[in-house]
Amino acid sequence: MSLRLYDTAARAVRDFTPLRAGQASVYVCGLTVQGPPHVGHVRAALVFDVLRSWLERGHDLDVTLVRNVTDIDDKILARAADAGVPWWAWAYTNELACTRAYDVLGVRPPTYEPRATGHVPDMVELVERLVERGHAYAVDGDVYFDVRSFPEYGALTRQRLEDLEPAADTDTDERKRDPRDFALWKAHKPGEPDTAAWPTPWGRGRPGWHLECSAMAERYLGPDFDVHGGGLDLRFPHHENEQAQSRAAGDGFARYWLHNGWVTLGGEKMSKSLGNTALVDEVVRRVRPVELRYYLVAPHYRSTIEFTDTALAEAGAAYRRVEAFVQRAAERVGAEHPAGLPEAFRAALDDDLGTPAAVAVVHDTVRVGNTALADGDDTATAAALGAVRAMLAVLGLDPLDPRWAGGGGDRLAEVTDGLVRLALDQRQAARARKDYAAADALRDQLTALGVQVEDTPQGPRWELTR
RNA sequence: GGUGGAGUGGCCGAGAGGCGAGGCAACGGCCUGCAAAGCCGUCUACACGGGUUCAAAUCCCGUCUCCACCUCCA
Repeated sequence: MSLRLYDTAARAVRDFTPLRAGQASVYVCGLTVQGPPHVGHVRAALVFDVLRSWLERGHDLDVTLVRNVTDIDDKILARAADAGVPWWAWAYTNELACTRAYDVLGVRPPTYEPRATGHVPDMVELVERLVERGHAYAVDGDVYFDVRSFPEYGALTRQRLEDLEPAADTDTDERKRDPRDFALWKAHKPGEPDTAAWPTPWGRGRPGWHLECSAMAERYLGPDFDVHGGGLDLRFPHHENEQAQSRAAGDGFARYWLHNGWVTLGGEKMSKSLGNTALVDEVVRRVRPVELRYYLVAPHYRSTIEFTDTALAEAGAAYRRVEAFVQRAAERVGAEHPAGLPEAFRAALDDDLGTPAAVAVVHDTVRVGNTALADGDDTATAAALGAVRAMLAVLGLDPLDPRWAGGGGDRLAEVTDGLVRLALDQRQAARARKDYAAADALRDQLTALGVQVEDTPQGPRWELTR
């Protein structure tokens, strides 16, 4: 079965056939590093982390994933100035925060993560091509894209030029040929830091809003590549303008456009300007990162999801059910039982990355495995465990993956286990002599310490309550 | 004004002409010394009003409500 993806440009699900056999090239818009990342920001990274994983594991493709960092823009300059630090220090501080957030949620690093500031020569070259071809013009050090010179403008998002609201500050901008023309390059203005300007044929200045992605995608993925992704809000103007620039310059650019939906809070898009953000750093203090990942990966990537405490708690409970099976089964039959992916799981992800149906297959398999465990059927337990772990690996949610192991304190864990076993042995002895009052008192004491006791056919086991 | 999306059972969240996604919660049962965990079962929903059809949550028309983009935004 082949992979099908919803292409925003076509407004339809299309069969995915890579440009080069056996390979896939993916460009994802990363973050403008103006502040620390919130839950909505990492959803995008997570969605494309799962897509990449599925291209690799489900379709055996060699994936090149490029995710940029926008480290120069108006907001960064403004916020750094407010904070009284150099803009480049501000950007880098936030870039590090983003990397930490990705890392804590198990997002694999992309193949490469280029920064806008490192690609000024590529951008200048691209602007020169556009000027030569008559799609851009320079005015006093600014360079604009001439939207009227490119009939395809608006194709990605079905916008008609006449229907677009001109930006408020451009009505009076007499220098533009059309109010909808957008800046490719911005001249250095008095008061802006000298470090935020680079020499060009049009004078010193800095990149416009959309140029970097076109330049970097071409450098690393070539003039034509498979998938371009990002959040819904980037469709217009960002992606529309990227496509216009690149195609006007003669490139084919992206063949499929994928856009992920929002995380909302209070019914509205999580955003800094509304003040309704949940920072990743804060959320992972309340819930385990793997549970946050489950919450973000289980719904369909194009759906809007509302961020609430109960939704997060339910996701955590659902994940713990899966995790508990994996742990019990591994204790019983060992962790390693390589297995293929269930057909229903493959079909789910092939259908526009249908993680909800895929997760349902995981739960179904867990149920089968739990029954096998209760029946003492080790063969069936091992088979279920293998399948569940294989599926969870695709989603980046395998509890036994070292990334979730929590690290450190192995010696301490051994001692703790020994101590708990000591108490459990005493409880077993009390149960054997039918002194249930003593047995329950021991269990209650353990419970009070956060140690949950479970009696299984193979004897008691324990885990920390969460 | 233009473009696009959403409204599903107590809750989260899928599906997109017939065949009860999945999870959480609740209740009943099995198991258990009692629990916990697990398993089985129960709760048969699709904003509203029309229409098409043998059959509509799904298609069509209308209405309401909400969200997003057109300005930086994952």
